[in-house]
Amino acid sequence: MFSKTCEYAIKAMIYVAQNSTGEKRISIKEIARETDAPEYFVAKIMQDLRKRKLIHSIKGPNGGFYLNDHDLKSTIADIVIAIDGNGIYTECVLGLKACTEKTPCPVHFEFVEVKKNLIKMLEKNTIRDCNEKIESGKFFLKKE
Amino acid sequence: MFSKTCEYAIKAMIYVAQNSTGEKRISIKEIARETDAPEYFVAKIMQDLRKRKLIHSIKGPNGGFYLNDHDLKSTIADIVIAIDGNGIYTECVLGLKACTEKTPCPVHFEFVEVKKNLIKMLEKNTIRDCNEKIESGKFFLKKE
DNA sequence: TAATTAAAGGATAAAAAGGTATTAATATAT
DNA sequence: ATATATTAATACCTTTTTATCCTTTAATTA
Repeated sequence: MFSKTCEYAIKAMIYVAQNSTGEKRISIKEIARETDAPEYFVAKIMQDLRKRKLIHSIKGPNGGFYLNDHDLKSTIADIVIAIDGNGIYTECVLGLKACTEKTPCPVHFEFVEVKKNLIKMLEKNTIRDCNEKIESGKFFLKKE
Repeated sequence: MFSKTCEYAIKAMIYVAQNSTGEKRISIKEIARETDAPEYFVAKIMQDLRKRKLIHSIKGPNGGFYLNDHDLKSTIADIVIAIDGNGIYTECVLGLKACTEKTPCPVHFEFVEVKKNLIKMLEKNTIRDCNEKIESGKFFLKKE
């Protein structure tokens, strides 16, 4: 569904949100370890997220990544778009450029429904929401 | 959503179904041209589909690909599984192996609903269905 | 049976995604 | 000021996906 890069990004965002309370910031090492992702690869992804202003960081001792209040309002859709692009919004399942409401592919309308639900879910869930769910103890970000 | 290979495979299956009426079989060249896919790549994909018994072929002059009555009953899900595997059925959006009903990730239940709809659509639509839709003149497999 | 046609199969190459290592820059504590 | 911890930036490597080419095999037909 999403790229590996995108999966790592979402998990990293949620993990940081959950653990960087107050003054505490989260290191790449910790993110990688706790989200079960390759360290150096995560480092690269975090830079990307930072450039796109989805997350913030501070260098040096006690540095690391954190989310400010605004960042916590990012939705999963925001992350997916930042990493994988907006294909979910625009592309036909069969990859047909000419597939539209007027000239639909055989599965166009059914697929539009599926995508609508998917997008709704992606846009509804903010990082803060995920955070709260995990804090409730009923949801997890477990690796294995 | 699906791999390029898978998109080509679905388009090829539908195109052959639609055009190999009676004794007529469809060549790789024609499939590639009409579905806007790279010829030699399509050739590989067709071999794959054939090995998995989703399509049939005959060599030599007037040879090519065709679908028998049974083949026409293949669903889009069958093609997706043959080419991309059954990840749609089994994998968590965040790639978490431990994500289950008992230990769900923050978006598990919402995503299960989305996947259920997607799978329903994939399993409902047979190649014959797609074929009939296109013949009705209201649906298309247009390239551009 | 020779010539022709079309798929099958194997080998390779180009591009994209995924992953690693190294060095530079920066902030903090002492 | 200096040592140190930590991200930033960059360059490189590996694997997977996508795409191409060439040779072989099978079927048809003249």
